[in-house]
Amino acid sequence: MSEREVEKEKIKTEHSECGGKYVEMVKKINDNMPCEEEFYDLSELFKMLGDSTRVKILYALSQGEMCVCDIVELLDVTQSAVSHQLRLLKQARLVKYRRSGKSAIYSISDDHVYTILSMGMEHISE
Amino acid sequence: MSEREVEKEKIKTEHSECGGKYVEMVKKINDNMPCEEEFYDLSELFKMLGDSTRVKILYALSQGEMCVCDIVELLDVTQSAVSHQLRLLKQARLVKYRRSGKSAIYSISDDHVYTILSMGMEHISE
DNA sequence: TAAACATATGAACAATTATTCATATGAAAG
DNA sequence: CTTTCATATGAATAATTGTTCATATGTTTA
Repeated sequence: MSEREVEKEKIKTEHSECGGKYVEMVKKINDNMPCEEEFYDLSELFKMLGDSTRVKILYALSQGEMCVCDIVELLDVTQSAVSHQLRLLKQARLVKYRRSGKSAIYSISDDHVYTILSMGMEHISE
Repeated sequence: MSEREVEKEKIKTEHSECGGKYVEMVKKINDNMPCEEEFYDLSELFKMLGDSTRVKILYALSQGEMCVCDIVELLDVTQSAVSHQLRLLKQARLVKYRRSGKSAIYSISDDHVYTILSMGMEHISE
């Protein structure tokens, strides 16, 4: 082991000496931490809202159900792009759809989605 | 212009014939659509929450202010990674910080952040 | 059944992004 | 002033992701 590697090992095993004031709090928080999976799901949810095409689609649908070609017309996005994004939103259960003749009618799958969107909009206008 | 290109031009200029039922609604929505910038900002906000390292950091900070090395200890992430992500969160004004001796103490910048996080957590546990 | 319309999808490409490694800065203690 | 600790940052890399293009699927109408 080179001297450098020894040094690295030291850094890994010895934990910080800082803490002091906050160590107790950190321990408590640690015990109540949501699990890895919960954080993963949470970030996946927000990731879905983290793209302007998808946000636009969701905003449009928040005004009422509509078919793909309505969305294409409303936003300035390719039919293909809309369709790809709708698939992701559907997978994430943020939207649902039903077929009606040639059309596919999409809509927001539940009220939480609308609430989160509104919260976001409220936040950015401070 | 090749026959294929003529065909494409046709597709671009002629808009869909579908609509019918929804055209009126779409027109109304279109008049009240938030502008491009608003959608951009909104998606940027959610993008910040769309990474599990950042979500973990924000969750930790939602329990109270703490320094970088507390966060490193609490989550299983490199000091460097935490620091990089804190910079992004700071730029997005989701966290603020103050210096205290050698340490940098970070905290959630306003209540909206906490609310949005909670909404998200509520949503994923349905 | 063939043509027209609405939507979906696979592959390719470009762009963005999160992490790591190495090192720099900044503050305090000796 | 040198060392040590806490944090920040630049460059490189790997992985993820959004769009486009071409085409496929599914549905209605002539």
